[in-house]
Amino acid sequence: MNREALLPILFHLFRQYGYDGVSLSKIAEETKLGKASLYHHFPGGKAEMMEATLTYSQHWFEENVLQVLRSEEETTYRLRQMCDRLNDLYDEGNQPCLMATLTTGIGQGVFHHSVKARLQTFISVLAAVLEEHGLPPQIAQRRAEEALITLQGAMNLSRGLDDSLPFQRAIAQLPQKLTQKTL
Amino acid sequence: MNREALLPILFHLFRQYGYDGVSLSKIAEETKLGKASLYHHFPGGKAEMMEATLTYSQHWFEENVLQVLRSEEETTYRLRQMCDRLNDLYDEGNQPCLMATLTTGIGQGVFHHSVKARLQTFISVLAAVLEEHGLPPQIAQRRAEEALITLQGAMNLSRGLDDSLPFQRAIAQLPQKLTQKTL
DNA sequence: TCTATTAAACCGATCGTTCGGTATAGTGTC
DNA sequence: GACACTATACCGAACGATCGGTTTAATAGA
Repeated sequence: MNREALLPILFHLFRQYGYDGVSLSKIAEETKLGKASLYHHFPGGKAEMMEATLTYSQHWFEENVLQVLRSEEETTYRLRQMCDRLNDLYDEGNQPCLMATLTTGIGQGVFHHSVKARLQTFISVLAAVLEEHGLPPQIAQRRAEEALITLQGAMNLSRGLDDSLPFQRAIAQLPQKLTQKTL
Repeated sequence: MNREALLPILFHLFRQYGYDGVSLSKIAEETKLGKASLYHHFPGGKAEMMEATLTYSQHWFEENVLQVLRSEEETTYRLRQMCDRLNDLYDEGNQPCLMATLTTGIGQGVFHHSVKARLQTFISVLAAVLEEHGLPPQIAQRRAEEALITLQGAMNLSRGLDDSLPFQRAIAQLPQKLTQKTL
């Protein structure tokens, strides 16, 4: 078990329970490692585990979602690809968003800067695609924000209702909803 | 300081930090009461405080939002009223939703039943209004769900961006968005 | 030898909770 | 008015348990 293999487990725990909701005992239990072993891989302790999880999530998002949006493919294809990646990331609505989890509960202020930066990046990259698709800059910006709103909201509702259908419907309609000319 | 006066403070704390995110010390500090005094008003301890907060929130929602939706006014007027109440409840997007907070973090399973029931009630009551407005039952149901998605998502985005504008835009567009014939 | 791993113990802090007791305001009785 | 009684509100102090974090001593494999 190396540091790399621990990251998906940490990611799963932190996105599910938040920073303060995850104890070292829980991590040790989930990774099947002793607490001392965790300190071997993360000498900085829990804070370093969270930091590593944040950059791990960052890289995944960069290499899967953003890279697709910045590719040279057809804009509608890129948007559908994005939805596919997001569908994987959130496990069809069964897994929460790390950014959302970190903005609720106690942590809030600590990770706020990272969360804000990533949201803004996502919005601007998505808006650029919509502009390229032919939408006016202002509309593109609004649509991109609405996409995040729909994704986050659908995740919330699916979790609250314990039914992944709302999320699946939302993500299925998203590409068409983003690119439609009328409103 | 009686039990009734404590509820708004408890509501503010629990919706902000979640059940496990609020400590008795924090409550004592915020209410300016000793921890032992809190047990005088809530012999059942923290669990009873949460329970009381839940019913307090329930009653507020019932008497403000649901009562308006069930009134005899014009449907469009009712919807605008609902948005006004929700705007108050969420303080223009600056305060989180208790139901959303309780479905994230550690608690999750404990309050899941209460959350699910309240979401379903809200959706069905809202859908009834939309039906009365002239929408087909299936469309009305979907629209009601989309309203919750937009509200929850806009709150998430506003908190993540530390900017209440997305929520304010969302709630301002909501009545028109709910009742529009085309999609 | 170097790396990865472990159990076990310990630290100071905080958790929710409980105990014993005080302060105040009202109530009835003489 | 003076007294005893009760109910309510309150709090300092401590409880046992657990927290995140750290250290030690030791084991196993390459």
